[in-house]
Amino acid sequence: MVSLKDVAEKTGFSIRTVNRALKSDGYVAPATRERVLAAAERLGYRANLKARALRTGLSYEIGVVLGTMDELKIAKMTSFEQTLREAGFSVDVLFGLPGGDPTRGYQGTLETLLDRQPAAVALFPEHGMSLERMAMRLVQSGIPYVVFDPEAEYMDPGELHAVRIDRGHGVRLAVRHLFELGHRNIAYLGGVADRSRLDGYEAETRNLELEPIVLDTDAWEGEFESGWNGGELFLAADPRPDAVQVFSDVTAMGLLAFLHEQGLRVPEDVAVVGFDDRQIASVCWPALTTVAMPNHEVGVAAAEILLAKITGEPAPAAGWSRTVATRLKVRDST
Amino acid sequence: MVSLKDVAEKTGFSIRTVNRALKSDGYVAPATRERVLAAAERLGYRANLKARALRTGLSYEIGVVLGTMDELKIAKMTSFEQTLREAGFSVDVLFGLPGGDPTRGYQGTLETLLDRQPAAVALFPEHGMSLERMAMRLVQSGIPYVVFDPEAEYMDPGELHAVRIDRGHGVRLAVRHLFELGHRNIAYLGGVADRSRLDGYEAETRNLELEPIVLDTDAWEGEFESGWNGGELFLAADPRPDAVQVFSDVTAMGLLAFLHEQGLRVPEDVAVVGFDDRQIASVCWPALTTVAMPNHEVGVAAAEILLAKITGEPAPAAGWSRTVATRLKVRDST
DNA sequence: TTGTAAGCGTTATCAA
DNA sequence: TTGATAACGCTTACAA
Repeated sequence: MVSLKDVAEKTGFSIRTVNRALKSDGYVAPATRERVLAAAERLGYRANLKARALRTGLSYEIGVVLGTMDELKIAKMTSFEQTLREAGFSVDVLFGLPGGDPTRGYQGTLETLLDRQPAAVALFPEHGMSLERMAMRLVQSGIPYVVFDPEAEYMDPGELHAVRIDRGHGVRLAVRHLFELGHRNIAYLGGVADRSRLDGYEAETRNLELEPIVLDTDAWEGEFESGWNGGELFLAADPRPDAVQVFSDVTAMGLLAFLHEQGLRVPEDVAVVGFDDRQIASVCWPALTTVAMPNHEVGVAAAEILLAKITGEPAPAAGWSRTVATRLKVRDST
Repeated sequence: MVSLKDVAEKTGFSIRTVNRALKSDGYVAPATRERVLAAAERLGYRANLKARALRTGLSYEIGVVLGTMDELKIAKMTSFEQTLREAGFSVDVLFGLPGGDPTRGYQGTLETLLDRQPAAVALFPEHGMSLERMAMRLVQSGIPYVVFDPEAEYMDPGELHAVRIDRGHGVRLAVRHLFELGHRNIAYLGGVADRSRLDGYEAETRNLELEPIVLDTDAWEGEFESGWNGGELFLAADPRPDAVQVFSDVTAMGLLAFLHEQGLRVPEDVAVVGFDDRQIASVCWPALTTVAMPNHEVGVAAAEILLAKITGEPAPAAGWSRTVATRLKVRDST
């Protein structure tokens, strides 16, 4: 690797002058500048980022801790990464389990990440991850952090700096959409332990003075199975729903498969709305109307929070968290 | 951050001794060792990786250049990352377009990555990416590299170090599977410009002495549209196929949607095989029989190639490339 | 307008 | 068995 020293020797100037010319800080004679730039270009000089970081104590790396990647996280990560890159930062992703130091779990992954002295850290909640503990560790280390879309139990905006997603909002839009299509027996199919979507469903049915029909799938583990098995609950419900808001797109796939097997038509016999707007939603049959998370916005918001923290801006009046709305994507299943 | 110096002051030993004790290189008195370790633990000492890299010139970072993440790349990345992490390396992912330096495209992304002095680089081919040029740049910089699953045009194993995927192999398995189920009019639905799957299809139909039926979808852009529109080709084909190997799972979704609309049953009226084994394949209706890439194996192979190159092992007799087979996953659509 | 010298935290050389 | 000391490549006071 060619260093400042090499360029200095080539041009006859001192390291300091070369450095000044390259970073254009301080006074440099135009002619000098010219020669230095030309030499650097010719030699292929590139600043050693590690040396710079060592000296300045400033890192331009943002760490991300997550368990497994999936389509939904990618969508958020993409705009997150892009926003940060445009601000001169690079993003390092560290996967947690099952690698790393399994005995220490995600906390160990975080320690590994901290060894790299990141400028900030973003966390994707994962089953078995103790967000408070990780956040505490980061605060204690003086490293800015943000959490992507934490579970409802962390909804108190005060305790955890996060970008939250208002799932209920999109579900309300969906219920209203179904109502406007003429449906009056609108069911919710999903677990009742997770209130995030259910709250929206209940609020909007109340608002529209409809009788809520909750088809509880908490008995089943997998999302697809919940949809498939939930089909039986649907058949047994009285009155039989003419529309269903489903917990997720994958669960909706299970329900669709069940309905197809039963010879029921979608949306003629029953309208179905999913949640997540995964790729499957647009390529399944019929193409699924679904509630979409504003993934791009989420990523940008998370990046902005970190950038503001890094530059030492004071916390906004509303705190370091932000909540974004969901929206409805109408396709052929309603 | 607490440094070697801090631990040295705390224990009264010199920096060098502390360093020796911590890295257990050279002779250190057991008692000394004990005390140093205890102090380091108590103070929360963590080695500064940037300083170490600066001094040794050795980096433990592996860079990855890609355009956009998707489900299939994730699957490969996961085992890639895990294998490398277990060997003590961390993986940095840099997304190319549309961020970075747009005027320079992926080449610019690579330069940005090189600024971080990675120990090795992995490339995910992308439309508009010049693999030869990037590989040349890396070779010139003396940085080991590997390419994930390059296009067929780079199939000469000599010119590009890569993990290649034998798509034709899985297609042959699929055709044979369909044959064994009694199908005799087995079609291939997809573009003819891409030979990777088609070669396998033609080889196996020849082998089984079947008449090949190629439904060319090169006229359409999107994968889903190709499947949907390809349905017309299917209807018009004479003889009408009783089984179809489709280019991809998404294209198969398009075909399935078309068949459903036509009231044709799968697999009773026509059997359908996809390619890729995406999530959709297991949750669509009917669950799709498909050809799966050995993503885990691909990731591990790529990691192993890089690790071997980094440790200076001589190139294997077969060269630095490796080719892995595909396999068939039978579900309900056949 | 340019140069000298110190220092970031680590590793490596050499001597004690 | 341990300790000075230099060096990696960069930035930054401070001089000249």
